[in-house]
Formats: sequence, C-alpha cells, structure tokens
Amino acid sequence: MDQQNFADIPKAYSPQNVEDKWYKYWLENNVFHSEADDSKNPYTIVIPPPNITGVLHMGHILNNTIQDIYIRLKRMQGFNACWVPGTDHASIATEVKVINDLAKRGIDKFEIGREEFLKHCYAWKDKYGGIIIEQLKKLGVSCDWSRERFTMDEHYYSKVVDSFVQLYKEGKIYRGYRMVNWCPVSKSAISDEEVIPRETKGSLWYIKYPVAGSDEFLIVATTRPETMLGDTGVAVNPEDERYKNLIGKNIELPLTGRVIPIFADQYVDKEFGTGAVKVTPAHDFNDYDMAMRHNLEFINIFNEDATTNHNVPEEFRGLDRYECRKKVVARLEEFGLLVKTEDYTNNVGYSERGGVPIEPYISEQWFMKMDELSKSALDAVTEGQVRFHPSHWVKTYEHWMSNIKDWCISRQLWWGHRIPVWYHKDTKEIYCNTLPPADSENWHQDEDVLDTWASSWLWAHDVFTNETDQKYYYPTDLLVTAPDIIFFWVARMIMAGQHFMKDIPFRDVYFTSVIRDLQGRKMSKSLGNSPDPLDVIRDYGADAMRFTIIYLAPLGQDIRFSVDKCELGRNFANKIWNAGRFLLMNAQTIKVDENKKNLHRDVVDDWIDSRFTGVLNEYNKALDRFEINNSIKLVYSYVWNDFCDWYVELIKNKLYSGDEDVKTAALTRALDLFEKLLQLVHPFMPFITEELWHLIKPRVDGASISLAAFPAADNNLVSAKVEERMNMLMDIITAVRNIRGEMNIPPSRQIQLKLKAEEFPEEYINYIKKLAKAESVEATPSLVKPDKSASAVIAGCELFIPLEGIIDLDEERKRLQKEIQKMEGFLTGVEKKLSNESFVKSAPANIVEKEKEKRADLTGKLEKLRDILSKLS
RNA sequence: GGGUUCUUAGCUCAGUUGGUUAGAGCGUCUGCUUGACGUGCAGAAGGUCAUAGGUUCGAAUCCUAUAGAACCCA
Repeated sequence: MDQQNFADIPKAYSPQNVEDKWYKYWLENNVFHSEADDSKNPYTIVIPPPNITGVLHMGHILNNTIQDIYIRLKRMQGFNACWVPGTDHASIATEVKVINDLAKRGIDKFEIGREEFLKHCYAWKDKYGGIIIEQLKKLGVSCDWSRERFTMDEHYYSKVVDSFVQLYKEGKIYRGYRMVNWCPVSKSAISDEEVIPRETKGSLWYIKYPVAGSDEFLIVATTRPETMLGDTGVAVNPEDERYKNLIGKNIELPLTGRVIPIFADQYVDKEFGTGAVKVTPAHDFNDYDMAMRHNLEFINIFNEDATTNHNVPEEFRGLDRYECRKKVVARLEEFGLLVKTEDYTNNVGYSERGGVPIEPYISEQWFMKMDELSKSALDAVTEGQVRFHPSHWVKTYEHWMSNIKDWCISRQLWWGHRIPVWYHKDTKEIYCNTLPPADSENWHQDEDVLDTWASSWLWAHDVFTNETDQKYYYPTDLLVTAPDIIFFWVARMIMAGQHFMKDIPFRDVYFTSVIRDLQGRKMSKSLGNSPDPLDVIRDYGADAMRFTIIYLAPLGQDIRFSVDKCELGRNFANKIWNAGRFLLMNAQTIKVDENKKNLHRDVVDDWIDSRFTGVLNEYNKALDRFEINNSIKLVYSYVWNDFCDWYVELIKNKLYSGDEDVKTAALTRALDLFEKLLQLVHPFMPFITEELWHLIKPRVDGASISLAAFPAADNNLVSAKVEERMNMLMDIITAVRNIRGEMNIPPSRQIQLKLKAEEFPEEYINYIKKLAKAESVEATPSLVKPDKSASAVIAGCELFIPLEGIIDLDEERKRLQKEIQKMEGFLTGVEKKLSNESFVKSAPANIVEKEKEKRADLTGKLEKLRDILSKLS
C-alpha cells in the first residue's frame, strides 16, 4: 500500500476489506504450511474436528481462537507450527439429517438400501460438510489447509478398521447381549455419554397387583405403567415388615394373565412409592440387574422404534409407547386397579441425537473392554504426563476413569465405519479382518458401524498419513476442547495414543469456558440465544470478536457474552489503528533512520523500554501458564495506557521540535516499538496487525508478521529506578490535572506551576508544560509557598499553582482536608500494624521495612499538607 | 445422594504461592472540536470482597459451617 496516502484513510478502522485481503494473502503465500523438518522443533495442534452437520457457533470461536493464538505465537517464536484441520463424519447426527432430507422426498433408507443411502450421505457431506470450514476461515485461523482431513477419508477409514481388527485380535473387543441405551428415532444403541438426563414432569401411577390365591392386593408405584406388560416379577425390600409375608407368593399380573413372583431384593427403596416395585427386566437397567440376580424371565415388549410388539396382548400391539401407556392406564382404571395418580418430576434420559427419551433395550452389541486401556490413561493424567488446564478437571477425569464401564461401540447405522466382521452363513463362524474373506459369497458382513468416537479417538495420530510426519509431529503439543467431551474424546484419545502409538497424544489440554448469555444460560440452538458469529464478524470484525472473547474468558470460568461487548475489541482495534495512523502521518514529514535511533534518549525512552520488557516477560509467562486473558490484558493496558496515553503524548514534544535528529530519533524509536507491539498483539488480532505491519515499512513479497522473529526480552532494559523517576513526572502531571478538574480550571487557561523539590530534572519541564498545560514551570528546593494557590504533595515534591482571581479558598481548604483525611486513614492502618509487637517480631523483615517506609512517606506528606493548609491565604 | 466450580463496584469480570491505599472495562457524574483516535482525551464518584466462625502478627486469598448459583455423575 502507498504510505503517502495513509492519512487519507478514514480515521476509524474498518476491518471488512482488510480481513479478507490478508487471509487470501496468507493462503497464497503458504504462511500456514508446515513440513516435517528435523532442523526445527515442531509445535503441533490437531483441531477438534467439527461435525459436518455443524454450523459455526460461539463455542467454536473461543476454541479455535485459542488454538490460533498458540499456533501463531509458536510460529512467530520460530517453531515449526502445524495446525491440522478437519471434520468429523458424525455418524448419528448426519444419518438423522440425511434420513429427514430423504423423507421429504418420499425416500426410505431401507427401500433404497445401504449403498444407495451412502451415496446420499456423501452427497450431503459434499454439499454441507465444508460450510463450517469456510466459516472458520473468516475467523482467521492459521490451519495448514493442505492437511485437511475427514474421518471417512480412505486413509483414515482404513486406520479405524485396522484398530478394530487389532483390538479384536487382542481380545479387547467382544460381542454380547446387553442392555443398552436405545434411541427409538435413530433405531440405534447410543453410549451412556450420549444420554442427556432432563428433568421431566410426569406422573406416578399407583396400581393394584392382585396377589394370587387371595383377595389381597399389592400396590406398586410406577412412572411407566405401559411396561407392566413386560413385568416378570415384583420386588420388595427384605427388611420391609409390611411385605415380609408376601415374599415367595405370586402376583396375577393384570391385563396379561401372567403369574409372576414376589421376591426380596436389597435394591428396593422402602421409602419410595409403596415400597413395592414392579420389575420389567427387558426395559429398565435396575430391573435388568435384579432379574439377573433372581433368574427372572426377560420379556421384550417393544420393536426397534419403541412401538409394542407381539409379546403384549393383542389389543395393545403396534402402539407407540405413549399411546400404549394411555391405553393401559384406561384399562386399569376400568378394572378398578388404578389407586391414584400423582404428579411426579424425575430425570428422564433423552437421546442426544433423537431428542426423545431413550428406551433401555436388550440387543446384541460390540463392546470394548476398558479396564486395561483406562488404567494407563488414568496414570498419564494423574502423573502429569498429560497436563490439564485448569487442573481441577483432573479430579473429574479420575472419577470417571476409575468407574469406567465397557464401551458399547456398535451403532445400528450405515453412515460410518462398518464393523470389519463377517459371519459365515452356514457355520456362523466369525471372521474379523481388514479384508473380506476370500469366499465372500459364503459370508455376510456385520451391518453395524462404529460409534463415531471409536473413530475420532485415533485423530491425534492418524491425521498424519505417513510415517515421517507421524514421527515428527506426534505427540502433539496442545489440545483445546470443551470440557463436556472429556470422556467422549479426551480420555479415549489418551487411551488410543498409548495403545497404538505407545505415547500420549498431547502434552497439554486446555478446557475452554462455557459461553453463556447475559442471563447465564448456556448458548444453544434451541434457546436461540446464540449469536451467529458471522454476523458478529460482519459488524465488528474478526479481530474485535477474537479479542473480546479472549479478554472475557479467564481460565476455568464460564463467560457471559453478548454481541455488544465486542465494542471492547472494536475500540481496541481502532485505538491501535490510530496510534499507527499517528506515527505514519508523522513519517510523511519526518525521516525514519535506524542509524539515528539512539540519539537524544531520555528518561521517557528508558521508561517505555523498561515497561515493555516487563510486559513481555509477563506476557510470555501468562501464555506458558495458559492464562490467556491475562496476557491480552497486559498488552491491552500497555498499548492503551503506557504507549498511547503517555509515551506518544510525551514524544510529541520531540516530534514537533526544530531539530531534525531529535525528530528522526523519536519517530524511529516509536515505530520500532510499535512494530514489536503489533507482534505481541498479532496472535490475538491477526488481521489489523498484519495490515499495520505492512504499512509501517516496505516488506518483501510474501513477508508476514506471522513469520517475523518474535521480540526477545532484553532484561538489561528493566530498571526500577527509571520507572520510579518516570512515576514522579507522571504524578506531577496527574496532580495538576486533578487540581484543574476539581477547581474547574478550563483547559484553555494556561497555569504557572511552582515546585518545591530537592532534585528536579530539567528534562521534565517541557513535558510538564505540554501535558499539564503550564506556561511556566519553576522548581527550586527552597520555594516559598505562593499566596492564593492550589497545591498538592506527591512523593519527592510539593507543587503549587497560583490562582489569583480564580481560586475559591474554601474550596481549596476542603480539597486539602479531604486529602489529609485520606492520608490519615492510611497512616492509622500502618501505625496499628507497626505498634503491634507480634507483627514486628513475626513478619518478614522486608514486609516490616515496607510498612516503615510507608509510615515515613505518609507522615512526611501529612506534615506538608497540614502546613500548606495552615498557611492557606 | 456424590463430585466439581462459583458468589469482589450499578453491570461483566481480574486479583498467580496469605503481606500496597482491593483493580480493569462498561455504565454514571464533571470538563474538553488539545495538530492519531468522541470507537476519543482529562478528572471524579462508587466495594464491610455472600454470611458466620476459625487458623495467623496479618485473610478477598487458607480451613469449617450456612445460604444461593452453575455444571458433572448417580
């Protein structure tokens, strides 16, 4: 861009064109590309692959911004930074979408068959699967797009199959009849983690069960009366006196004509309902366990879609479970067997995908043994090979890993990795291998596919498709993910990494905040309280949104977000923009010359360098500790307060001086520092920093701030003494401004400033004149207090502003008294501490020393203030 | 029921191993077309750090209990 025209650019920063321009530039110049290179250290992140059914939401923004911050930072710090992007096939979610899509066109999955259906799935993926990737690019993420992967890529698919075969051969995968969480919508088993408990209002029905061979009744309470059609027993607590005499007797089960036993089991809660529980072994997890203990019959009363099957009396067949419930209740009422109905609220497990209550259902499934796999994965985290941030997630992880159950990995779906198992048509023999049996006509392959997580658990290593890359980039460095998939994915990736790669998949795991709305509700599609990030980017710019969300997201805390908070980021971008604009406008008339940059240095230059070094050190430390919002806050306040409010204002004196060397040196230094600031901001706000970086000096083709060497901290520049001296200057200026404000002295009115100070550097005078709007500054050690003046006392000096004709002496008295009161309050606190013997005795010497200094300082100031007050006239 | 986390200014939040006068942004009030920025500048007001105990010379910070909120697992 033509630097000469810079001043013509609107004074407000507008991100829209800038952002698209630079993203294109980065791609064209391969800035994000990484290749294995043994001469450099790798820094690797694999993206948590978003679902191909997904659209970008605020959670993605936070998550991917954090990954981008680290990748960009490490890239700048000279690492071979590699961020592997990709997407997840999301078995159930996608299949549901495709089925719905086909249903609209009157097409049924089973009519068209597996192959045809999968064609539709791939077509759907081609059409929609890339949307979220394109959206991510708007955010500015610096992924190596040449490495984009998909969990159903040929290579990845074969790796998933290999892993199954290996585990099967190792005896870690087995097949069995078990009760699983069944989703009647997707007609598939789902994992425990895909069941979402939801508080649901329902009823508790009290039903009379006639005791066989008597006219007695046993009353049972149930939330699911329709399941009585599958009851094969009634249980009571063995300690329950009310029912002791009934144990061993039978029930004539209404509506079915079945006779079922009454038995005792510790599981039964005497206090709940009537203390008698109907037992439906095939449709309840607890009943299943009891039935196993007492050898009860298992009667499955539902079809795969949770309609009633042939095992129930004819009049109830073919009904949806809720229809069936109504009919059962009606019949019971008719027969006088319904005692009462109570309102009842309990937790009902809903299918995350199907959105309906799951049905406990007995079916034949594939399971993975978890005992051995989980053991070493638990150790990896508790022993600190894998570090969690924030660390408190370790306890959650530990708890889950210590109570882990075998993992049901089969899903009755077609979209996904088909289980590599064949059954012999005659002998029923099982064949498990990566390739079908040679005489394939005699076998049929298992119809089911694997749980999506049983593919994505290989993500951290199998996104690398050749051995060189895998060796170079694995283990990866950082995983950034939401805490709700700590079990689904993080734990399982650790297991997979250890088992298949003999090494952990990542060293650090950062768990992101949950983003809530202003009322504290989690952002969700169903609530409609989640802003569309693309709208936010359009209105505020990606930089502003990235900045804001990071600024608001402390490690381990949820964040309350609303779109208008992005003003924070927008304002900061505008501030940086205008700081740059100011320097560049000056560069049109002032020569920039690196050879002259050390001429005419003074305390201001030493101070800003000292502060910069301190900030840089803290910034690095914060990022090392994953205190990301601390790092951005440091930069924010340095840029806004130190650099803009003080440094830039102070150097104006030099920029407007008559000496060309003074001007050149000041501007050159300022631009150098500004460039470093841009680098510190760049990981957070990549676009505006790239734009300004190119504007402040000519760059070679293909150059990028992303590739420029990151500033190193020169600790020789840190000086407490310099900062102290500078504080005196700033305190004087602030004190004058304060008096101006309080005494209502208009800014247009120049003042004379008189200072009483032992030591006063000459170089301060022009700065004070400029920033405090003083036409004269006079400083002597023996100054006599001038009449009719406002005054203030700061460390090292007393200052007076003669205000003949303006000053209201009563006002000034009040002002001084207020100040004295404040000081007295502090002094009382300090003296209380120092007069406490045990404090002086037990506190560390440096702390006591500090308090003594404070006392001396306060006493001195008070003395002066009182003196000034007494002589006020 | 078990676990994890939280409660600091009107609002949203910082406050790292206990040791300044508890900070920031927004909002509020006062003033300002100061030769980068009103998406700005200067100044000010505003907090018994949820409550009650305890440990300590010293607690927003550590411990216990209570109240309230969120999430996870049953």
